[in-house]
Amino acid sequence: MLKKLTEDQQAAIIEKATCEFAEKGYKGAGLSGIAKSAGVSVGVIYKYYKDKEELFQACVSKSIAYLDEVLSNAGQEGGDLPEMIRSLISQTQVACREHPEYFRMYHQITTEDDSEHAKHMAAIIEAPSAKAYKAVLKKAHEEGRIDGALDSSAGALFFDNLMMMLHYSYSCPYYAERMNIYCGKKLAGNKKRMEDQMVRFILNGLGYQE
Amino acid sequence: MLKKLTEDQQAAIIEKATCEFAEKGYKGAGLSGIAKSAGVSVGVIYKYYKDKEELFQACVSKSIAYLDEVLSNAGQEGGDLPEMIRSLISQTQVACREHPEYFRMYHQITTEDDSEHAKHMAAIIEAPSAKAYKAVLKKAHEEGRIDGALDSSAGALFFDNLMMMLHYSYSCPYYAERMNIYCGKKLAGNKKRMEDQMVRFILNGLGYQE
Amino acid sequence: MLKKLTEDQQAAIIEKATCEFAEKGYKGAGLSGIAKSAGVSVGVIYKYYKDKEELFQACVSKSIAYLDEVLSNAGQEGGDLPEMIRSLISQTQVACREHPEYFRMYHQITTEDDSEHAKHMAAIIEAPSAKAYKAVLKKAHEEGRIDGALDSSAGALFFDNLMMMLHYSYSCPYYAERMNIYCGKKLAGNKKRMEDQMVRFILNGLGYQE
Amino acid sequence: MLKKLTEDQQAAIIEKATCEFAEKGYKGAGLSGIAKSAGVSVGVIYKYYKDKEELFQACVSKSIAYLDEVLSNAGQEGGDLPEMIRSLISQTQVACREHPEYFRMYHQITTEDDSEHAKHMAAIIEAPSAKAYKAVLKKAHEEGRIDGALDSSAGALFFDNLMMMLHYSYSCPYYAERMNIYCGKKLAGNKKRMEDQMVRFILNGLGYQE
DNA sequence: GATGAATGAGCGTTCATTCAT
DNA sequence: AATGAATGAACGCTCATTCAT
Repeated sequence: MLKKLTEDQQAAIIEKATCEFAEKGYKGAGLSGIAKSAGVSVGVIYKYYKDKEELFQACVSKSIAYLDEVLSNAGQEGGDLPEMIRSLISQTQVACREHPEYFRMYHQITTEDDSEHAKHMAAIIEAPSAKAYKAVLKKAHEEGRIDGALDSSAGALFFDNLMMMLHYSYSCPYYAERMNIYCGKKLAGNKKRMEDQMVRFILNGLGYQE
Repeated sequence: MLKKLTEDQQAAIIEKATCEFAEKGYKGAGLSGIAKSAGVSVGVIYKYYKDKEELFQACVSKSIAYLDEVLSNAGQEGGDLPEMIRSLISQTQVACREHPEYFRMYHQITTEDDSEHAKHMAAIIEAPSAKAYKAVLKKAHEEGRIDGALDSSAGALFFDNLMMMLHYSYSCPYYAERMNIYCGKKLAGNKKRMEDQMVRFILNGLGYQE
Repeated sequence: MLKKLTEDQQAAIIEKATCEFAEKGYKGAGLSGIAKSAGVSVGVIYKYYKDKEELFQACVSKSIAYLDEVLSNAGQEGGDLPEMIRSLISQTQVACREHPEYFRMYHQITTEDDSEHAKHMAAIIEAPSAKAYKAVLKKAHEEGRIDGALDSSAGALFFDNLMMMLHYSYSCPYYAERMNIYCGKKLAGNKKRMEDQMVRFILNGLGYQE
Repeated sequence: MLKKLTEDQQAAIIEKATCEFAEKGYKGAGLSGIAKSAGVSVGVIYKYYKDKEELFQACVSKSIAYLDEVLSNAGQEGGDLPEMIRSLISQTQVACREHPEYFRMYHQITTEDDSEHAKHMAAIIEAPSAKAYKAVLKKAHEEGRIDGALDSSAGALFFDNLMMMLHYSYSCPYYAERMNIYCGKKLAGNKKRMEDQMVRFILNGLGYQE
């Protein structure tokens, strides 16, 4: 079995496609542009992916796998809730720098208008972290470490909301500027301080007690 | 037929275009569909707007004006911080139900990939509420009512982040499903309880003291 | 209602499309080629016809209408069977000269491989003449004017077979040459003599008695 | 010719290609499908045939050879004209059932639009049977057994026309349906009766006298 | 000015052909 | 010499934009 498309080229297809989807959305992305920037012919993409949709799904899967890895790395470091949150935030910052396109693509996905498709995507993308966050918070809840009046699933949602906005702030131009507007370049650009602030806000929000 | 477009017709263009853009995204929206549902010809749209992009921007401006109005109404009701937050949240929920298209438009804007353009949009859209929120929090900060270790501008950002995610959850299919995944339909569908939970989380987060 | 496409241009679309389908078959025909040779843009064809298939059907309908007219003109001239046959043959010769593309397209249709579609086309194209021929022959049969041992529907089929081959011989290059090979250019080119020969063969074949 | 492909494989290419061309037409047939069903690679086909067109021509030649064989077998059985005709028809029916693809290939050739090429093909394909039929009829003519007013070459053409339509009716879906439309499924499906009817029509047509 | 039919570049996709292995 | 993955021109079709009316 011979292969003229090297693994690098195959990876380039996904990478460049992800960037294109992230930049222009699903409809706006063009196969010929993707092929060109990946340095391959249009036709060969169809050897690896049935159609545009399947290529898109492959990009999504790749990015989800990456995010899952980042999240599980952060989760496995053990420690108490504050440490876990701190770890999630700092790893997120790294991930956003390494692969901003993943988060931009993710943001594009959330603009999906087809309700059924949107549900499907949400289930794939959100369910794993929802489950993890809810479990952690439920435990802390039962241990009486967080505000008893706060539903742990709502708490998980608010926590994820803040995480998600952080992702966007580090990957999407609009949200990056928004962070600048709110915090000024000095604070916004100081990742360590932003991390501290966010950890504090979240722990406060959950009513966390050591 | 030689007559000028009435103001109603002009408004209809923006209104219908906003719905189309919100529903199908920038690329997915079609000028002929917009013209048809607005009851005008395709050609006349080009008399008022240079191209699709400019029409989109006009819709964006209209949406932003609406959102500003909602927010400033909510803000002007006076009262202390908890009341203001509660008011903002509940007004937002009403607005999201009445005009989800405006919030979806806002969401569309944030996908802008061109950095300069994104900055420009962010400056226009975010600055007013950033200023307002920061002022309120700064005052509370100075009065010692909120966590002294929390930068008031970061606090304003986190607060706005949570607000924004709430908007999305009530207007975009993806985020609606996401809220279901996190909280279950029962809690997610109970707006009053979600409001309570969010107010609590935010006040906690800010370390608010009466 | 304004029209930039004149009736001539609309007719040109059908005419050139018919030629293209006749020349290259359904699959081989290209919309851009048709548009170009008709002097219109590709897009406008889709204003008049939903898709390639519908354009093709319009071409078929046009040619069937023409053939029906030719056949009914020939049929209405009255007279006995020999006269009718003679009339059909000579009118066919004229029709083949005026619109060879109709017959070539018709020949292309018969290569259709999709069984259901082929049935559909056959029903549309063949049924009218089948009915007419069978009626005439049945009457002649009942009057004892044609060979009693010959089923009138089989007789109609054989008659139509010969007619169809005559159409092809006057419109398709292959069949034209075939006629030359069989009869020589002198006889093949002498339409009057070919007509005489064919009338004689058919009347003989049916066992016609005055 | 140096070759690694076995003769079986080479034959398979032609056989499978013929089926594909017959089934889907020239444009519709796909090289990769042919290669796959013949159990060879796409590339090797281009070692034996310059391009798709040349492969098609090779299939045509093979088909023609088969048809010639069938016809000459039928012709060589000797006997008088009625027997010869009956033999040709019944052998044709068998051949059409066994290898409808050959007849469909023949039908495909006749759609050739390029005049010079069409002439060339007609000369190759039609000349032998034309010569044979004309010779037989000329003899019968001279013996006074057939209608003196009928030119024997025209008679041969009409005879071949009827034969050809019979081939089509037994191998091409369109013509099969056409026969049903004319004769009904009962008669059309009864090969023996159709044979009788056709023999009768032809002998009548030629004015044959024993 | 308002109209909407016409335009044509560009889309996703296919497949005859090539060529590195 | 055989392979089959890669190529890229060409397809049917769409839709933002133009312009004759």
